[in-house]
Amino acid sequence: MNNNKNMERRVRVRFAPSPTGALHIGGVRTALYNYLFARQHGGDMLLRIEDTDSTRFVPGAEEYILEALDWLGIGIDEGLRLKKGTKEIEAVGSHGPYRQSERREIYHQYVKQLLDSGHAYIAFDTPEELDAKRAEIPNFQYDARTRMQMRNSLTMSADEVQALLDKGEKYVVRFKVEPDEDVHIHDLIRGEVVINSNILDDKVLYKSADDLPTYHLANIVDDHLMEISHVIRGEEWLPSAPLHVLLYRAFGWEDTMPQFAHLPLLLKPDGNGKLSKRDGDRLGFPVFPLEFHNQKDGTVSSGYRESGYLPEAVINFLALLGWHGSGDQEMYTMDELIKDFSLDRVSKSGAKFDYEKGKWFNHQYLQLRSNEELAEMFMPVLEEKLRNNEITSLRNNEEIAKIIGLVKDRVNFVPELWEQVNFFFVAPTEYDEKSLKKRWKEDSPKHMQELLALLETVSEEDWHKNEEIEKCENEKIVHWHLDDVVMPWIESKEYGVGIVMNAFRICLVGAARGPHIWNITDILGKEETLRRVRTALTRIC
RNA sequence: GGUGCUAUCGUCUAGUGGCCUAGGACAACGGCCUCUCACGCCGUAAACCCCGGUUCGAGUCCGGGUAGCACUACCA
Repeated sequence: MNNNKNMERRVRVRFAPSPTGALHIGGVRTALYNYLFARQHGGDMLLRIEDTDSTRFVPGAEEYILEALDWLGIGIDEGLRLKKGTKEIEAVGSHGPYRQSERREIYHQYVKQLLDSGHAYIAFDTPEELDAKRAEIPNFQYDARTRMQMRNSLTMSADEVQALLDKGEKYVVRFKVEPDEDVHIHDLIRGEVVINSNILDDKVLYKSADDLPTYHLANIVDDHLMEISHVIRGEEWLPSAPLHVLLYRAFGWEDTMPQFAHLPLLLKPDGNGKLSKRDGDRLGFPVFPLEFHNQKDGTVSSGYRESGYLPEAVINFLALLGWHGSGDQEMYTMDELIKDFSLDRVSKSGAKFDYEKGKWFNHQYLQLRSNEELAEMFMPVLEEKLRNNEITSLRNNEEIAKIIGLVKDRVNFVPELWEQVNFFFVAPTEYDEKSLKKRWKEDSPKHMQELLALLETVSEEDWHKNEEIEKCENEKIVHWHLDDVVMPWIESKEYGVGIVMNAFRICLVGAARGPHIWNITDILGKEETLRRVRTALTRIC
């Protein structure tokens, strides 16, 4: 009926969080899908703050939300956003203000319109009275069947109502839902959904206590005024969608009503139910994009950014939780997502949060970053770790990048790099028992003595000498001069390469792990290498 | 309780009536590579919730069960 109209409309979507704390990862995904949809259609992505519950406001939450989206590269075209390269909030666009708490005057007008047209009424029932009713009547619902038993402008005379208003009595405005009407919603993901208006209650649209509307009213008024074409939000909103349709109708805006798409929920990795902050704490992974210090309750929540996640990994991971591309592709850049995204490829069922796959994505994207970039990211971790250690050698950025290049393929996160590289910075003070048991043989001290003598003879220049050889197609292998020194000796003595090299490795690393041995000696240098062997000789056995 | 949504390997999912002896990815397991630990590569195992119906033919359509989830506030 109004499909043609909607087709021609400019695509305008919004992400409309409420500033009640850190932005949940599910909310991030909703924002992402909105963003992808807007970009793909050359439309606008708006950000509006839904702060109509003055009691739940948390200071800093708004800044947090904007910073999180900024970190992830989810750009905002209109509404509230961070000024480029700063943490300063700016409002852009001609449909403002974009905070609902700043739109009071606007809502007054529309509340009045509904009141005047008979679609809404004033109710004076106190919370206590409502509780009493709920206790009295099982499954009490404020609706066509019960509203005539309540204290409202439908049951009182105009004079009575006016008198209470004049007295400053607290009141709310309720939407008058007509009973027994089938409301049809065409959901872009789920298709036709029909809900009977009997199950809807007379929702509160406005409360005089804080002179603010509730979500439902503000949402419809704002989406209309801001010319939103598509509402893409979580599945938890599906049950109230018919109420929203009824509101559009009551206002006479049905022709330009946005199209709805209700996204599947993000579920706990184990068991059932919505993913919550508790699950993250319990299972040891973040549920929020950035670390958040809640000023209201003093809690600190961990974030993906602080845990070492790369934003592109978080985006890729989230995109695939509830959506699947047209092919078998798993790795997507933001641009590729924009190209391939489609609401009809969004799944209908909830997605369990698969944290393991998130790690894998981060591993993949970590490999794509340059050693220099990783070195820079790793620096703070390194400084922190070295603070409490006796420093054997401080190294420059170039060298750190080189070290990282040797080990990056074995980590998922930047902070994990430390476990892989610590021995480059700090000489081993103890030797891993398991490694010793397996790799340190009776003859090892003798082998190490001989090796020491042999390595003494190598010049400082030859120590670092190596050349790249083409092994086969595209596969290069590095050949080290030290190999030519050590291998003939092992062979001539018939010692066994594994026995000697592993013992050597334990001396340098403290355990049977790490990159290729000549890479280690190269970075450690002759002097330090020999020192570590001597130290090991005095400490082991 | 009521209403709605959903239902393919352990997990994310492909599948829009014959291309399905059900495909990919993560995780698991095994092997290869190797001086070690990893990475990587190769391989193995692993699923259509149940019952009816429609049809020559159903994972795919319909009905009924069952289960899970969401909603059911002067929260969003």
